[in-house]
Amino acid sequence: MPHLTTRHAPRLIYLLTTAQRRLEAWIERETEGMTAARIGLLLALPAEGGVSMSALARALDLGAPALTGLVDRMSKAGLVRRIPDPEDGRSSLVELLNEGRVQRQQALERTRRLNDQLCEGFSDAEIAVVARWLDNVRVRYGA
Amino acid sequence: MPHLTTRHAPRLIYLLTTAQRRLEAWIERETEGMTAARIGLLLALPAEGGVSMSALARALDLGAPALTGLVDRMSKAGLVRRIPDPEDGRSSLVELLNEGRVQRQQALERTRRLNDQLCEGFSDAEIAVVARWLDNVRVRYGA
DNA sequence: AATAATTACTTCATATGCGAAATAAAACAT
DNA sequence: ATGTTTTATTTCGCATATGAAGTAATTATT
Repeated sequence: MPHLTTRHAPRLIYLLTTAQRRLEAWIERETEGMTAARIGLLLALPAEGGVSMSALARALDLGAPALTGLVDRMSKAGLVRRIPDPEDGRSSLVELLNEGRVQRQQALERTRRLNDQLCEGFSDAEIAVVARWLDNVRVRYGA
Repeated sequence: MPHLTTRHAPRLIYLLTTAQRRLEAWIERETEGMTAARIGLLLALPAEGGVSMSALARALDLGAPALTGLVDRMSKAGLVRRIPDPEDGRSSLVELLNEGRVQRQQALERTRRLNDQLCEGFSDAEIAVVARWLDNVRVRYGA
């Protein structure tokens, strides 16, 4: 069996991919009807007022088409709605509906808990290394 | 703006998700026609001989439907083919075609380089922490 | 040997994401 | 003011993944 690694390095690509996929699937199994992407959008929205699609795409690190689809699905689910941007005719703003506000609150708590869980078994210094590594990948391989 | 973290912990869920997505997209931009998933399958196959779908699914940490689709697409692309398993009528084996062998060799080299790149700027001890954290997520949130 | 349970895949419906191209409104330049 | 360029968003085609349900072949049970 050929080695995929050099310098005794672990298979980071595999580990990164599978960790992400499993965590996302776990979130969706746990939450019954909610998904990681939807939670991301709920948490990126303020309780009151709207945010433009482009600002959301930037905040969530998504391309414009991905956001269009996500907002479409969440609108159909009654969590958010689009309103026209009074300042700019090209832009639309996304805002929470009541059901979205309820879900947002739950998501906020669950997300805090999950994030803490992800630190368990690791020192603050170790978590800082993990965060630095992930951010490095993000920046280095960003579009 | 509400805080999403406790104990000064970075937003690990966001970092994990975006790092994975950007790395995957980068691989696909770099390779012209190849994708991260296809590379994974190519590297999971031996130069000669077949491997069962279930063994591949295990090796790649994919569900059976995902593998079915991946092998379908790669068969259509002329990289691999299915052959019936002589030992078990339910099972089929996947094996490389010539074009797949060529691609596999390139993928092997590129993957080694990328994996090394992912270590740059981090000590071996730090990479070990990252690997342990990722594997921990994998195991803890596995199905 | 006949039935039941398990295992290996596939099919289907759905969510998520990307890149390329289309559309429409705003900003800029001449 | 008018033509050009940029920006905001959507649409389209495709790849990838999940879970649920279906099919076929093997194994286990009685």
